[in-house]
Amino acid sequence: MNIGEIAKRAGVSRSTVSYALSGKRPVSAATVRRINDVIAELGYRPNASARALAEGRTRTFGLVIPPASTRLTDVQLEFVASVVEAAAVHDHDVLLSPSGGDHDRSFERIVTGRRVDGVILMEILLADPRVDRLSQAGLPFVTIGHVEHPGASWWVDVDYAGLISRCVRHLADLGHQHVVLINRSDELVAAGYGPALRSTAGFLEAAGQRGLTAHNVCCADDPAAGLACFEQIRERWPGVTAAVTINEAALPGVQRALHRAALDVPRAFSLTGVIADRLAEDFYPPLTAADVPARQMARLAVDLLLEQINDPSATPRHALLEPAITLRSSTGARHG
Amino acid sequence: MNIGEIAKRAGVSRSTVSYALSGKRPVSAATVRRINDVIAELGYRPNASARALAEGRTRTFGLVIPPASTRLTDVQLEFVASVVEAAAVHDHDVLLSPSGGDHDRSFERIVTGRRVDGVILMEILLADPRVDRLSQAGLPFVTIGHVEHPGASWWVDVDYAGLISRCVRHLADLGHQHVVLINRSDELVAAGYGPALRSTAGFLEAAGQRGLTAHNVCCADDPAAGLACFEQIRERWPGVTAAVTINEAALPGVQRALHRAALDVPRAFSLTGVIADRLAEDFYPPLTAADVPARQMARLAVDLLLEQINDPSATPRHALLEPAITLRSSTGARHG
DNA sequence: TTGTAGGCGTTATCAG
DNA sequence: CTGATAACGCCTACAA
Repeated sequence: MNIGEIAKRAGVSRSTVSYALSGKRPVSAATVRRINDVIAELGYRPNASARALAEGRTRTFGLVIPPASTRLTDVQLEFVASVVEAAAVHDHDVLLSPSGGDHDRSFERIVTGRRVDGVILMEILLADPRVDRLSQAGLPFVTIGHVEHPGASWWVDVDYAGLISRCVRHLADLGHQHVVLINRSDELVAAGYGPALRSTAGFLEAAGQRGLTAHNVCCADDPAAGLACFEQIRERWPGVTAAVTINEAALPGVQRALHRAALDVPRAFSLTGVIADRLAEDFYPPLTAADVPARQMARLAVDLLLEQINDPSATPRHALLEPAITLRSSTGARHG
Repeated sequence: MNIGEIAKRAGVSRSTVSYALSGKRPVSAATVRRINDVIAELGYRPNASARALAEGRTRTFGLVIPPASTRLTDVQLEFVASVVEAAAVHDHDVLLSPSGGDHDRSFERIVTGRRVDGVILMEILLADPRVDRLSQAGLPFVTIGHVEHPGASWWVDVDYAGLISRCVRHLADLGHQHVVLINRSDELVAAGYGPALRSTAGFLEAAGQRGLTAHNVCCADDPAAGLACFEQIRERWPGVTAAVTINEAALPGVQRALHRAALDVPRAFSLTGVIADRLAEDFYPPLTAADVPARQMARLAVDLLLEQINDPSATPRHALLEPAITLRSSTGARHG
């Protein structure tokens, strides 16, 4: 079932059918009706590959996600779903590529096979080979997170440094003097993972300004590590009365540790950080936190990508989001 | 950069380049070398759309996931990642389509635009319009889960009825006499969601055989509902000493309810069910449960799909997996 | 072992 | 307003 068949049955030329469909040149109302009738009857839909070949665009985005071995966090997951949704709004499809390094086959297929019009890159590192690969290939792309020296590039990110600073100041205002940052894993920090490093910077800076005693602790991305990490913190620094975190995956373990130590939150201990709202709300008690606006970021990323695709010479834009900190019930005045 | 350019620089015809790449006809070693050198130098990769158009196959699968509004569970997520990974092994890409009903645009684009060679359909209902749509379109597909009367179709599923039965018998062996099934949401049951219905059937049957008092309770897919649900159960049926569940999303709430009621697991209460292994292990205490083998299911689904694509007249096959129940620490003899 | 040429299904240019 | 016709880049008979 191709456009020629439709043309034949409607008694017009193929180009007329094409134009009737795209509206790129006027077609008489009567002809359009006839064509539409035939199309409806035969259930015709243009062949995407042929169209892509002729148009030079695939109407498809590539979305590079962390490899399957890495457990996706809640925000990441929501982000993926939201990207697909946002793309669908613009009648675009999304091709998934789970890849870490740049020698990945599926990544290469996407970059170089002209299967996509642009790429959204999740979870980038401060120095990321994939970013270089993409700019070298001349393929439009938007990163979630930004490299160390973004220069002129397209990205959307959350201001981890700023948000963590605000969390610390919030705790300082409540009288806390000894605080800790439960960070992402050692490996991520070593690899140069922006959010982890920027959170550390914001944490130490704000703590310094307010004269707090502060410790930055890395914690693997799973509940067991969260539990162990929290217990170590309590042991090493018994005076700590509040924690800030960006490690969502560790939260269930932190919850268990709090229970086990019979620490009442927020009376005996305060907890806050940058956390997906759903997780913040599922915590007990609900966490005062900066909710990562995953849906909004996804929409923004798609918009930026489309802008770039439609006008390759456009000046690169970016967005550094600083969502509000939602006050819930996990932070309170220091009593310890 | 196209095949013609390579041919020119290598001093051969385009077909020779094509054959050198595909290996579908012998090419002299010297020529192959020359061609490969040029390709390496220019970084050429064939245009996927052109190839798809010529070959009549896209080397791409469609993966239909629940819409973004529905929160993806842990198993579902792992499944998505695993499908992409399994597809990559066969040099295939995966196009995502988040859709519930069958009037979905992205679903239609995939089905009818010949963008994919086949489709993997997650989370199907006992009577699912998308299944009809796909078979009508003549597009190869594999469902995760099976419709009410699968007849001759391709699917892979977990034997929920059998597994839940085994859980119940396990509890009966431990002396429990009053058990409850914490099921998925009302809406899913009403919509005809197979796992929920089959779990109910297996639960009631096994309970009947062993003469247990049994209740089937629906619970929305989130922690808050899990908490409320568990407390209602305790209130309505104080004699219940054990629960079986397939509702992963509700688990954190159940955990909280257990804590709140100061119920020691497994001394005072036993809990088991069909649960992703990671979640089972993150529970406190770790759950005795039938681990859903998401990775294996993904690999199987991809294999079945490829088999079907490569031989459209192949006899439909399916796989009903019955993973072992892993004994962890959440079930014990009844003391209540 | 290699080259020529037609076709895959669209879009877009150029005439009418 | 509408029809021919040439791309788009690759694959694959058919010839040599």
